Amino acid sequence: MQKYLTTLQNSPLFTGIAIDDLIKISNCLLMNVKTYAKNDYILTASDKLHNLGIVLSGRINIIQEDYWGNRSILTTLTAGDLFGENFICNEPHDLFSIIASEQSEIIFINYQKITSPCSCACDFHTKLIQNMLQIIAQKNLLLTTKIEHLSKKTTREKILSYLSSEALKHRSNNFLIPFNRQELADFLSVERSAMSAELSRMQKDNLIRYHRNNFTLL
Amino acid sequence: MQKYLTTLQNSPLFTGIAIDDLIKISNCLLMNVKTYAKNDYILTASDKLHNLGIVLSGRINIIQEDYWGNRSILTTLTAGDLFGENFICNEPHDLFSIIASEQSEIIFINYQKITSPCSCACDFHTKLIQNMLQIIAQKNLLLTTKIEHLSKKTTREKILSYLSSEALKHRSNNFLIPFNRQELADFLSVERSAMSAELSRMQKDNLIRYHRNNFTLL
DNA sequence: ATATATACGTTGTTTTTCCAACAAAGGAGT
DNA sequence: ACTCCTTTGTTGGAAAAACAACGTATATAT
Repeated sequence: MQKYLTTLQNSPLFTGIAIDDLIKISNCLLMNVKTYAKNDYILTASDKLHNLGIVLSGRINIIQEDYWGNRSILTTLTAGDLFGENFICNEPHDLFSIIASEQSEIIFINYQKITSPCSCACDFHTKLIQNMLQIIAQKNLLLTTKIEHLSKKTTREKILSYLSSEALKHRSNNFLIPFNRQELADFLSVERSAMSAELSRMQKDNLIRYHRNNFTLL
Repeated sequence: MQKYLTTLQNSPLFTGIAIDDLIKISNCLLMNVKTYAKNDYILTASDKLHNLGIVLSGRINIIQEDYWGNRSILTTLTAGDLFGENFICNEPHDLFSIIASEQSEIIFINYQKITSPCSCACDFHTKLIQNMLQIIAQKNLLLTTKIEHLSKKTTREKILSYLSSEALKHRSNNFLIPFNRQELADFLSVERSAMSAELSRMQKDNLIRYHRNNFTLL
C-alpha cells in the first residue's frame, strides 16, 4: 500500500488531505489493489460497479459497445485517474465497459465506505465526500458546456459558442486555447479543414482575430 | 416550514427519508425560504452559489448569456426541482444565471451542512449525501450519453446512436421512445423534417421499423 | 542551415442538412 | 361521420459541411 501513496495523494479524490491522514484513512476505506493483464475486462457492460477505481499504473480504456456491437473508445485513463464516479449508485447501465489496454494496477475503494462516516477518521471523511462531490460536479459543468457547443447547428455557431465560453472563463476577449486545430475539431465534432476554412471566414467577417491558439473576440 | 414538507419529501434529494426524519433533519440544514417576484435574479453569473436550491412554487429559468450578451434558456424548473448541484463548490463560473420567470418560492439549503455530518441526525445525513451523489452521478450519465449522440456527424448516425442506447436500456430491440418527432429533433439538435426524411430512408434501408414512437431495430 | 515532420490553410467537388411549403395521417370532440 | 388541430412525412432548391488533395507555415532535430 505504502508505494501507492504518492499516486493516491495526487489524485483529486484526496486533495487537501495530508499524507499522514491519508495513511490513517486508507485503513477505513477497504482499499483493494488488483492487477490486470492487457485486454482484461475490468468491468463488463452488464456488471454493476460497487467500487470507485483509481489507476495506479498502466492504461485503461472506457469503451462503449452499441446495439450492433460496434466499439468506440470514450476515454483512456492513466496513473492517477479516477473512474466509476458516474456508474456508482446507478442501476446497471449496459452502456460502458472498461478494459485494460496494457498491464495495469487498479486500486478499488469501497463506495459505501466513502459515503458513510466511520469512527476513526471523520474529519478527513468529510473532506473526502466534498472532494467526491466536487469532482462529479465539475465534470458535470464541463459536460453541460460541451453540450451547449455541440447543440449548435453550424460550425460557425459551435466555434463561437466555444470561444465565448473561453472568453468568459478567462474574463478577457484575448486568450489561449488548450487545443490545436485537430483537437478543437474533434472536441466540437466537426471536420478540421472545414473548421479552418470557417475560422478564416470569421476573421474576414471581423468576428475574431487569431494566430495559432491565440484568439481574440471582436 | 411545515407546509413545504410534502414538496420536499418528493424531491429526489430526500428520497428514502421518512417524513418524521425529514422534520428532524430540516432543523440541522439551515434551510431558508425566499420569495422572488417575476424576473427577479436568483443568481447572477458572477455570483458564487453557496446553497442548494429547491423550487417550492412557481417557475425559474436557468439561462446562459454569451460573450455578446445573447441569452438562451437552458432549462426551466418547477416545484420540486433541484438546482445548484453543479455550481456548488466550483469556482465562480460566469456562465449561468437563474431568473424567476414567475413569482416563485425557493428553499435554500446550506451546502456545508449537507456535506458535513452533524450531531443530531447522522443516519439521515448519510442517506442525504448518497442521494446527492446519486443525483449528480445520474445526471452525469445522461449528459455523457447525450454527448455521444451529438458527437456523431450525420443525422443518421445521431439517430442510430440514440436508438441503440434506448435498445440497450430497454434490453430489447423494440421499445417506445419518450419523445415525439419535434422533441427528438430538438434533443439531437437536428431539423425535424430532415430527421423525418432520414427516418424513412433508414426504414427503406431495412435498418429500423417504426410507427409513431414505437421503434424496432433490425 | 537543412531536412523532416507536423500543423494549418485553401480550394473544388460531393454529400448532407437546412428550410419552406405542402400533403398525409392520427386524435379529440361534437 | 365530420371538423379542427396536431403530428408526421415528402419534396425540391439553397446553404453548409464533409472530404480529398494540395500548398504553406512552423517547429524540431541533426
